[in-house]
Amino acid sequence: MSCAVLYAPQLRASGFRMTSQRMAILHVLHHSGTHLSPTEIYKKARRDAPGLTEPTVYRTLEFLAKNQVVMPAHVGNGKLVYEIAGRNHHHLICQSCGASFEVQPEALDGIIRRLEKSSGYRFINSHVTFFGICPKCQKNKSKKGDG
Amino acid sequence: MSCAVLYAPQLRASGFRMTSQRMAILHVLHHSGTHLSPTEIYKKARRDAPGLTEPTVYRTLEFLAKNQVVMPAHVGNGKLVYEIAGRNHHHLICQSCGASFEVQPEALDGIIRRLEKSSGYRFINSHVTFFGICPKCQKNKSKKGDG
DNA sequence: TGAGTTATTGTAAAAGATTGCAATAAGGAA
DNA sequence: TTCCTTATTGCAATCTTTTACAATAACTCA
Repeated sequence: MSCAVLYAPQLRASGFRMTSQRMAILHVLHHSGTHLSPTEIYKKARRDAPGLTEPTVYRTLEFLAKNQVVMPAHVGNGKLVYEIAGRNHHHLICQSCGASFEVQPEALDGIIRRLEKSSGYRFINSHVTFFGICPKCQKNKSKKGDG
Repeated sequence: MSCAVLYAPQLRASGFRMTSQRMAILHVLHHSGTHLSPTEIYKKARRDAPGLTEPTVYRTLEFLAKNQVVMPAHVGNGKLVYEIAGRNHHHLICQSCGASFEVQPEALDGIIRRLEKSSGYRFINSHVTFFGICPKCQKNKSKKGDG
């Protein structure tokens, strides 16, 4: 859990608190190499924080996302998953099988700069998800009732 | 409801059927200028199709999306919204207030071509959502507890 | 038009996500 | 260390979304 302590100063500086629940959740995310769903995070974090409840997990993830500690990402269906912020990248998801391809952030530099200029919006730095069909699934073409 | 009949041939050609529920849902989406949530669609469509239920709305929207009749889009929180396909565009959503800005599809042509080449994925033509802070909300900076 | 096939729906139940409110506990000050 | 303020949590209830399965009804063919 020591890893979670690293995030405490950042939160305290804004008047927030570091709790055992937040530590457990951050611990899980910190040591997972990939993105996790709220339910997955709940099940894993519960080992360290037995009293942890689902509403707390959802609220905590939203809170951490707002404070740039974790990053939410869409991976199909509109379900959100989360991972530790910092290693900034985007996703390209296969609509058919769910396979994911990492898109480097520089790939989007140009369009984001242009978007900020044309729209007046700023800080367009959040996660972007593209959907397509992966090479494998391109072979398994079917007309109806495919996954 | 006559508008919905337009979509019937497209579905029948693939062995699907046009039902009163699908007509009601398509009617709502066809005449709405913007994207709607499943719940909003349910409430509106129920006027035309009194027996309509929520599971049917979800299933129908997913079905229509798979058949390219409607387009799903993320507008924050991981919730999906839908609109009639065809007028293809992407969204830039304000993380603070939810305001949305339409992004023309050509803006993404370059990056999508490059992505298809580097990843091997294809048909990367689905909806993309960017998140940022809109001009209005840039002024209302607050440190803590902002919406 | 009428009968048969089967895609689609409604029902019921469960899983996932959200909200209000009282109780708890983190962090600052004495 | 102890007290105080209030951010945060758990509980309970609710809303949203998904799933299984039997009943229904859309479309095809005669």
